[in-house]
Amino acid sequence: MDNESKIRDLLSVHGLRKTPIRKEMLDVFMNHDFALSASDLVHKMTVGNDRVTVYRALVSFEEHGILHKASEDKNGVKYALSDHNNPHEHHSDQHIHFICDGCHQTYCIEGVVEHQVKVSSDFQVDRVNFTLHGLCKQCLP
Amino acid sequence: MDNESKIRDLLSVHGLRKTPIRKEMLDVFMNHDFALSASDLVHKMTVGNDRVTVYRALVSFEEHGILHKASEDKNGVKYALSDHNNPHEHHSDQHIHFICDGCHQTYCIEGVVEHQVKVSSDFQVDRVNFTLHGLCKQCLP
DNA sequence: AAACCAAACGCAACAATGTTGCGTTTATGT
DNA sequence: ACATAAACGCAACATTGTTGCGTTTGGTTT
Ligand SMILES: [Mn+2]
Ligand SMILES: [Mn+2]
Ligand SMILES: [Zn+2]
Ligand SMILES: [Zn+2]
Repeated sequence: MDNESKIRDLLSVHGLRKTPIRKEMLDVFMNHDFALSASDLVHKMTVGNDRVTVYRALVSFEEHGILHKASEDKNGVKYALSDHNNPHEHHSDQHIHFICDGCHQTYCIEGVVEHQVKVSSDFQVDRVNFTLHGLCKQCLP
Repeated sequence: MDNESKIRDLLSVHGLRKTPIRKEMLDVFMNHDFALSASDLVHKMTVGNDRVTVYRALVSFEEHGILHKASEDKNGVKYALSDHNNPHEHHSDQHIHFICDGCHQTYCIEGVVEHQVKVSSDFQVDRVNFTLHGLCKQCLP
């Protein structure tokens, strides 16, 4: 199934309208294997001309589980397609986020990070967030 | 040794001037056991009235290793005193950052997170960033 | 095909964080 | 006391993100 059909299906399944902007947003996501920010999208898109529309679509896509936040720092949030919608298949149910020190892209990658936490009982640890850092294939020497 | 003396020493050691603003900034940090943002500081301080001065002092303190970034998200960066300067002694050489889901404060805590990373060889992992999430002592039921 | 309507869009305005330039003040060594 | 670089204060700006509101439009109903 080609991307256009996938996109139409995806929007249909979630009861979202197939507008030019939202279709192109998903198309951009499907044509990149790393996470994108709102401004990344705005710059890559040909239709639409309003940041606000993109922000609101991102929120909607995240609420519907189409996208997820892949990384977040003071420079903003980057989103990526959620597991089942990602043609790159770099996803598994528990997937990992890798931020390249070279190209500064955020990748959703397969793999596992086993960890054992030992901290003071003054803190009840409910979950552990981690991000891997290093160099991606393109940036390796 | 009281905080005032510590602060004077700290600034002296790093060749920084003992100005009212910078002394009060360090005083505020020493009187809190969680990380603070630039705007946290501005609101807690009695001297000085310019965000820019605080931002520049934070950068300077970080460059000199007096402070370190304890957490960072889309709402901004929070700083904490670095290991040897922290009167709360929650620090060890490898310390951990805990973000409370209740009070949303970031704590530098002692402890370790042992981990084994297994990912595709397309990515060279140089370091793993961890953040623990849960409830702090004050927020526990 | 026309009508309907909520979803989506576009625009203006705003808030928060952070940065830069530049002139002024002040802490500190001489 | 003087000199000077560090630090400060102010204005201006950039970026990310949000809210309100009127308009357009995709999808449905008639
Ligand atoms: Mn991901
Ligand atoms: Mn810390
Ligand atoms: Zn890279
Ligand atoms: Zn708490």
